[in-house]
Amino acid sequence: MVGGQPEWDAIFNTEGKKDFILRNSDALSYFILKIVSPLLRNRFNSINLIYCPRSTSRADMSEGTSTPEWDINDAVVPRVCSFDPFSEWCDGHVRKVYPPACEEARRHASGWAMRNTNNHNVHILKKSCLGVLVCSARCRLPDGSRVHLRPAICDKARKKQQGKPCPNRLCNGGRLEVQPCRGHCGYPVTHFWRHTEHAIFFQAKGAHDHPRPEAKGASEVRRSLGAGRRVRADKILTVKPDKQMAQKHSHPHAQPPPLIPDNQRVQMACTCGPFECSCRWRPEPSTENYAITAWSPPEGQHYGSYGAAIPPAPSLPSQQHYEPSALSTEDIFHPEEIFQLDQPIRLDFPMEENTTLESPPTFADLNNDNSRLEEAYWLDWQRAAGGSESSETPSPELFGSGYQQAEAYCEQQSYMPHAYYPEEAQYYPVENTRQSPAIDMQEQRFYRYGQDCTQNSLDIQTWNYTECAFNPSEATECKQYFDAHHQHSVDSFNGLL
DNA sequence: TATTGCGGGCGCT
DNA sequence: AGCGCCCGCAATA
Repeated sequence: MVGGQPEWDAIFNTEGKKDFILRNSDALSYFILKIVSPLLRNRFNSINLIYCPRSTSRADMSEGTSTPEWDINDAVVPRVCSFDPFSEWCDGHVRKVYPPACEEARRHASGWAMRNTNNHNVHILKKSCLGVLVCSARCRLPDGSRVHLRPAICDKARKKQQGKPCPNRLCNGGRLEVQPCRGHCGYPVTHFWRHTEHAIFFQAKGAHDHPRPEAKGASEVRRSLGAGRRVRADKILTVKPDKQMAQKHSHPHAQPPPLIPDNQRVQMACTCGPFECSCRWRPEPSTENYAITAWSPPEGQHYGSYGAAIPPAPSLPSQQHYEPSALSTEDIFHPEEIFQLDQPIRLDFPMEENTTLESPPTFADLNNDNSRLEEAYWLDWQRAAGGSESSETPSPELFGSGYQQAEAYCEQQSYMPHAYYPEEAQYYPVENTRQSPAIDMQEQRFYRYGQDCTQNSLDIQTWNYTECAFNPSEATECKQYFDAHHQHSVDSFNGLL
């Protein structure tokens, strides 16, 4: 309570027809949420508890004045006034609320390979993590990273993946195998999705104890190219994307926004440039604690220890090396390199990046364009393409206590986490968090206490849904920044376009 | 051919 | 009862 005024109002909405406005203190809000709501739930088929803080500033709310908690299994979930930007790589015990118009949320998208799990609850969609496809020999790529492919969601397809030769040309005898996810008390990390009229609730349980798989797009491209087919390089460069990919990559806002949400800007204390920052991203605790959550453990405390700063990512040779005219017109790939030949080619890879490769001899030893092309495919696929996400995966051994912290969430302590890649540290480029603006650009109306606010989703993303009256000049500046970054970091699948 | 969601069923705790 | 997991099915891309 501030000055005798309620800090927030709660509105019970029954069947969307009738609202009851309650003016509460925090203590009463907890009582309502935990005691009254379940009781009312037994009386009505649909009740939404709506929280509309007096101050709709996310910053204000994140400081914990009144942050009602919720669980995906609660009888009623709160109706919130602000939403989270979509996060493709949620890790740890995370809860988020997305706007109903968030396309990625509607698709229950995730960077992790999540498969549907029947939880016998039609109202809550549950998914469990399939882990990551790794090389049995734990080989390293020329850039020092490791093989971490995306497991197929389909059981049948995933079984076919296993046992195949490691796609790493430098690997000797390695086979692909599934590294299962054991990040939730020895069980796979689970994601829960719950749709309400006003929001899409997401909750993750467990912290992944394995690297990120390649992004979904990479495997899609491979599939669209035809997995077992020998492909001529010039064909690769002219292959047309399927409809979905075209839509995905032609969308001007399909890439993550470069802007750091307001509640994370304090982390940008480094002097690195926006694209060459070598500081390990460490999200602020409030990153996963959106406005109304006060329950969640601090993100930085539990998941933020992703290791110390690492060297900047080695860049790839520029596109000029991969022009079709420079390639042989004959089949230049070996059948066992099927993964490599299917890797997307990035034609627009930025020239300005540092070109010091961690393993220059690998390239120096290349005695023909073909092998050089293969290396480029691999690196592109792993880092620049959809794999840009996976390559940025913090490796378990770099996590320090990161993965171990997951056990803190487990009541059962009998499970001992596996040791992954224990022999030495694994190189991974910067950033482990991507927040993708998948929401349509159409205008959305967001309910606020006492008023309606209209803004497009980009602005919403940019400003973290906090302010309706954002600064127009600043927004323009940031949009320019976004556009520039988009051109820079555009997915390398565009190289196929 | 793979993805996604749904749902029946089983075993375990 | 809750959970993990297997399986099959259907719709879709």
